[in-house]
Amino acid sequence: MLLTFTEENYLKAIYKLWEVNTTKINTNSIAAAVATSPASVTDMLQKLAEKKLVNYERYQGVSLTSVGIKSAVGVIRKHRLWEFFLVEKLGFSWDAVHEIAEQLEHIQSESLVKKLYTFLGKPKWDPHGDPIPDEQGNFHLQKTFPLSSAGINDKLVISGVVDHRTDFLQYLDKSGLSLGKKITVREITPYDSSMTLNLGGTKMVKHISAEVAKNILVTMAK
Amino acid sequence: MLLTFTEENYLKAIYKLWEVNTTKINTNSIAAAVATSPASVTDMLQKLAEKKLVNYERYQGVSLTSVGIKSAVGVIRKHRLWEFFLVEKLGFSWDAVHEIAEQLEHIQSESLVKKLYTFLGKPKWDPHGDPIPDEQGNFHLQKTFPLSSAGINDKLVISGVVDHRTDFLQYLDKSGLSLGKKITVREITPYDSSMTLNLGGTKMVKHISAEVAKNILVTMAK
DNA sequence: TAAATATTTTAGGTTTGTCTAAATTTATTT
DNA sequence: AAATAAATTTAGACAAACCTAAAATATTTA
Repeated sequence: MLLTFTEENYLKAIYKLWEVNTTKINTNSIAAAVATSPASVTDMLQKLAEKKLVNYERYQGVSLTSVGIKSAVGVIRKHRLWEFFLVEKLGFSWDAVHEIAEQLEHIQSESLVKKLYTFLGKPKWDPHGDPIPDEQGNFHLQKTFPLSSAGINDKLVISGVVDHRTDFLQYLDKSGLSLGKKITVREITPYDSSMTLNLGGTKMVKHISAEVAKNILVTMAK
Repeated sequence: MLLTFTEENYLKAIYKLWEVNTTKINTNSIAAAVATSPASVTDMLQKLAEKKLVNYERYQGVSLTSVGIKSAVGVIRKHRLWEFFLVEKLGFSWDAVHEIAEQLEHIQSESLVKKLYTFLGKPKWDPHGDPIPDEQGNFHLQKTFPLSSAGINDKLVISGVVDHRTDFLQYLDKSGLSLGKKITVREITPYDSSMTLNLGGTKMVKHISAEVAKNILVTMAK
């Protein structure tokens, strides 16, 4: 099915809201996500419902149909593939690519996505550590958790972020806490839950607040 | 200045019409080029004139202002850079890239174009032999002429095509007459102006009609 | 459970880019 | 130079995506 730029953005927004809270999605949260008025969201939901992309009942919230999910995942896949391209091939920094990928994700061409995927080496994660679905729309799973729930002496690999904002990404970069870096938890201060880390194999020590730890995703190092 | 997708397409169309015939451009030809009605073209010309992108006087045709030219060349530059990317990096054939580049040419990001240009090695010609303007919008010139105006025993290099349609490009491919190929004119049949060519250094002989020769662009081989 | 508040929808209107039909201007023919 | 034809513009309308203000429904609180 051929969708407009705007329809794709709505589906993507609904999908992402559903990802963090698997329930019916309400109008206001969609309005916030796509930066528009609740009235406009209602308009669009009725159109999407007519196209069988969402299940919609007035006043009762909305969920994606299987077709809607497929579309949303397709857009997310393209977004992350383009982000990977921008960082790995063109040399952008990871905090500079979101805006551009927001545009590129709407380019319509199956063959383009197919060839891009191969050209990039079928990557499984984008530069922010978010999973890139495969051709069938399946995400490659990995037990990921916030650094804030790690324990003392845990050996971890930074695998993603919760907060995607530029400020935060730049702060991480400056602190040497970029994607793929190995860290070890040295100390957890009980009263404010701040953490002391060892960076990689080095003896470099880093102190971070609980707030920051909540926004860093990690996996156990092998 | 921020332009819409549609505005950019109008500017590009006007530029291309002006390229082949350096006069004021009339409404009907623009309508044909952007596949819309003359009435819609008039509407748009009035809007573009208000934004100082074209010089427009009712019933008298239009021309681009210097700002309009800059925009149009910018779009053409992006189109050709993306075509180069699609063919050289992703492995598309030269007849499959136009539609995709029509979309990619409207992505708005100066830094993206800059990095793409570098990544591709600052190419001077796209896969169809059309020149890619540099950062300043200057085209790299080369004395190019239709194969139909070549003389007997001329040693030539295929440098472009006049007709960009898929059928024609595929015919050329099948005939071994792709971009960059060296050819020598062996015979010109007087009564129908068809030509017999030698392909490259080989003894391969190719016979082409006058119509085809008119649509192949060449430069003198060194 | 009734009142107050929050959420969602409807109603009516705007802008962009399109259309068709009618009117106007320019160009060509006789 | 008048008549005809072609090109162009105006007028009025439509769809997509948005808006604000008002009405309807749902949820929370007293």
